[in-house]
Amino acid sequence: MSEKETILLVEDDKEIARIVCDHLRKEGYRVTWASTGKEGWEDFKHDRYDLALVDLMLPEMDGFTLCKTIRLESDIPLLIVSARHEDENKIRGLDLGADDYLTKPFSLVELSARIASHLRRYRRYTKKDHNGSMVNFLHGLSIDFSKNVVYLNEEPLLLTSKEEDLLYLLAKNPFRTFTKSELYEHIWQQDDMDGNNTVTVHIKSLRTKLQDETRSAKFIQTVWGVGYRFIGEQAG
Amino acid sequence: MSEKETILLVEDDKEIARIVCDHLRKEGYRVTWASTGKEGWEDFKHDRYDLALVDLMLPEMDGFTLCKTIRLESDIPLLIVSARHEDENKIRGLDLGADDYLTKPFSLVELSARIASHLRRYRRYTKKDHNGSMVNFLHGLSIDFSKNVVYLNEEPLLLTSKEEDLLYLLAKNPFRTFTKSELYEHIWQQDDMDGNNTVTVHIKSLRTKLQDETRSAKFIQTVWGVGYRFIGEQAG
DNA sequence: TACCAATTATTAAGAGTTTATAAAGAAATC
DNA sequence: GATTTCTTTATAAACTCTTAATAATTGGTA
Repeated sequence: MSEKETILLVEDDKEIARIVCDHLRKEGYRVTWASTGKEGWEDFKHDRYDLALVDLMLPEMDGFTLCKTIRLESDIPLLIVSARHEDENKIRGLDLGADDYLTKPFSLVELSARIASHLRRYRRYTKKDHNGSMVNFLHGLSIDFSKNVVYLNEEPLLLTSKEEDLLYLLAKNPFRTFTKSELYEHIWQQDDMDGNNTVTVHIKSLRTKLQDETRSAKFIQTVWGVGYRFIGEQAG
Repeated sequence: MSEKETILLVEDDKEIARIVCDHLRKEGYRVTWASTGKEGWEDFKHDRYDLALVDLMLPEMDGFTLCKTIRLESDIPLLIVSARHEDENKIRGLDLGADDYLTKPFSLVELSARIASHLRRYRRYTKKDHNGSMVNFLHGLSIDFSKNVVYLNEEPLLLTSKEEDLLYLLAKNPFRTFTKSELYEHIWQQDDMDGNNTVTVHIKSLRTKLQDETRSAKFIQTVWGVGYRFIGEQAG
């Protein structure tokens, strides 16, 4: 592993953030620090991370929401930090998709150990799918999520950023139906899409590029009265 | 998830083993208990497990060796139990391939929470539940009840919500005859369907999509004067 | 066998709603 | 400033479900 592994630290307490950052960098990781949930999400979308360390108490977007949001798009190890030990089991039960749980104060040695062991496991799992990060779907659609390239019948497809956002979110959660509001909220990061049909229009142009006929959807199915979902059979 | 998840418990202390076994079984897991490392390894080779819970201090084959041995052949979550808290970080550093570490005494609530979260992640990685819920019927009909997809000859079938409701209700109770009133009451949530033939029409359109001829029904049979039933032989 | 009444199948049309589409205007990017 | 991308708007099309009218089938009976 020549490339440094990267960690996203989301923590609003500057003092703690500085200490943790310094420590992890000394251990050889590349660390990005975000002080709010929103900032964390921006960072996450902007770069590729191997692990995220998220404080539960965050301004702007709370840790719960951030965890679930990250988990929609990624399988990286997600470590939650909280101030109260009593919450541990409750939070474990919430299915935020978190992989581990730390309570403040935690020792840096313990933090390192846990991070290392999660990264070890993550490598173990991800090494498995050998063909890199290219995922082949049916009907000639392939997506390389890490390189950000979409192929249709071996030909690279040029998508705009919103089209890409939509396709990735849907394709990373095959068969899951998203309401238009969910799509809007996740991708546009705004609360209410009261009545606008922006999502519909982008779905339309995405479908056009995918040559996906509305009447007999190969990829993006309309779930009437609800929303859309990706038919995600994986080709051999 | 119809099938129970299975846990291999390797623990030499009978008393502890009994308590843990009972608890986990109450939680709905299938549990196999092995009292020595060697026995644990035999069990492991003999059956398929979703998770292993291994005590470090074991006769015959120690926990270290067992963990590394299991890890050579499998990626299932591996939880180590040890008597001494001080060893935790040391053991994490050893790269036994363990996924978590518990020190005695541990609470059953904590144990459950950790096991559940490891199994969740394991499912996430292996995407095991991806074809786990698919039921194959005859004549090329398959239904994935959890993901809500119906396939006819490998092709996904687009059903409306009422069609889906009907098919699911019938298919989940193969060979049971439902009167039209029963169907109406169950799906439309209304008491009397006095004379309307709504159900009939929806059955008709469902049959059309299933290419199910009335005269020689492959799937939905008319029981004259009574109602309908699903012919539900399951294909291999 | 032929006929009858009851039951089910089929087809078509209409209401109400949701989604698709196209095109123009606004914003962002180059 | 030109081009691409995004959003808004208006309209068309599609969808689901229901109702209704007619056709076909069934089981029994003469």
